[in-house]
Amino acid sequence: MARTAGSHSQITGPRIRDAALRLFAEQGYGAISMRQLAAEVGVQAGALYVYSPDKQSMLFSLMQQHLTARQAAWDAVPKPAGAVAQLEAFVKCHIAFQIDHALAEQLCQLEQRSLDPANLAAFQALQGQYHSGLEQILRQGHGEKLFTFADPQIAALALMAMLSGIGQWYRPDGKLSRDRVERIIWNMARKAVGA
Amino acid sequence: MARTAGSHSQITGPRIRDAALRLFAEQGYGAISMRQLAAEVGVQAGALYVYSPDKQSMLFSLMQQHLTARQAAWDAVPKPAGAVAQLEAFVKCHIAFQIDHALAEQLCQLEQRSLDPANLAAFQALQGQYHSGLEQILRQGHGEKLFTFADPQIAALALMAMLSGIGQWYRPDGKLSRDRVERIIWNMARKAVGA
DNA sequence: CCTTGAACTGAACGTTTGTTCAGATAAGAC
DNA sequence: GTCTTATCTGAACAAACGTTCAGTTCAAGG
Repeated sequence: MARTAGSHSQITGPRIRDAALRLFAEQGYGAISMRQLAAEVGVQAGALYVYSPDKQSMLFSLMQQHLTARQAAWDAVPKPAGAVAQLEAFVKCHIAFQIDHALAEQLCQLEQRSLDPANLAAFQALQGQYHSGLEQILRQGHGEKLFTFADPQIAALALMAMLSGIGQWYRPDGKLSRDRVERIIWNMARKAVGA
Repeated sequence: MARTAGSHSQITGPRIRDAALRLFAEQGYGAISMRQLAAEVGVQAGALYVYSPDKQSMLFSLMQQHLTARQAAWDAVPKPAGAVAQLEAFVKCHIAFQIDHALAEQLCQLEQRSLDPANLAAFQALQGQYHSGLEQILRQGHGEKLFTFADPQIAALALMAMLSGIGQWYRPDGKLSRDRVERIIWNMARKAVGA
């Protein structure tokens, strides 16, 4: 046997990506073997190397693509006037993306340490760019006395932790809608920064 | 060669625990082999099995001991009157413990998925106990109209995320003292719940 | 219909994995 | 000084790991 019936790179490729994202996020990069991943797709381990040079590249590609898409999503949001409105836009944008791409977010949170040094540096650059977007808003509002926290940097870190923690407990099949979570958390975040 | 000079279970045992905690927390359970762990302690891999029946038991023991100690630390705190004061006590107790046992906290956050089903259940029971301590306080304050959030359960989850996120960015050799972090974060937490 | 190249198999590679164990050595009791 | 027991070594085990590759089969363009 060799090439299977109906096989096509435009089908198999995304299927591998999806399976890798799910398995890596749920069980961990180190806990998933290439053979397990291949079996999930219904293919032999060797076939994975048609689509990716190695396992590490697969992980990094998934993480990089997610951070890039997240940044693009935020960049595409029209920025309202005023730090408070901008913070609201950021929080809601982040929550929406967090919920819609829960697996990728979890992957980015849990598997940083599985990245090669070079890949980790690239990852952190992207993460830093996104993070400084939030910090910028907080710094501006802090200068205008709209917020009451002591340190914009700490506030940004604390806020990000609260927002990114959502993926740990939110379940789409639960009793809370996405909109409701957005409103509840935004309310807490707004009060936390004193606005 | 066999038993080495000066060898003693009261020395080797803790050294293995310390090394396992550090390596598992920093690199991940799956990424650390028994040989690497043994080398860190300066011993052969076989010697590890004098102190632990297997690798999984080592992980669970570390996590269980940490959660138990954390619960004991909170139980030992004298509970002040009033939900707000109790929340302050909880937040500060948690932050202190989080900072003083950063590696173990990180382990408990990142390696839940490396636990066997049976061990995971035991872990979640301990975690749930601690968590419901916080939820209880929030529920009480919510009943007394001291807090303004919509849902005590969501508030508890959001708060815990903010608190546990500290370990991701706090560095003891940084410019922030433990006390200052406690005060800054408590201030944000207090405002977040509307108190 | 034939040809070409993309897609995939199946077996193999050298390492590394967690774990076991007989044997060797030091520590501590008497 | 002798004996016992706790402590650790060093080698071995089967299984699993990531990765490679020659060969086989399907899809599609001419």
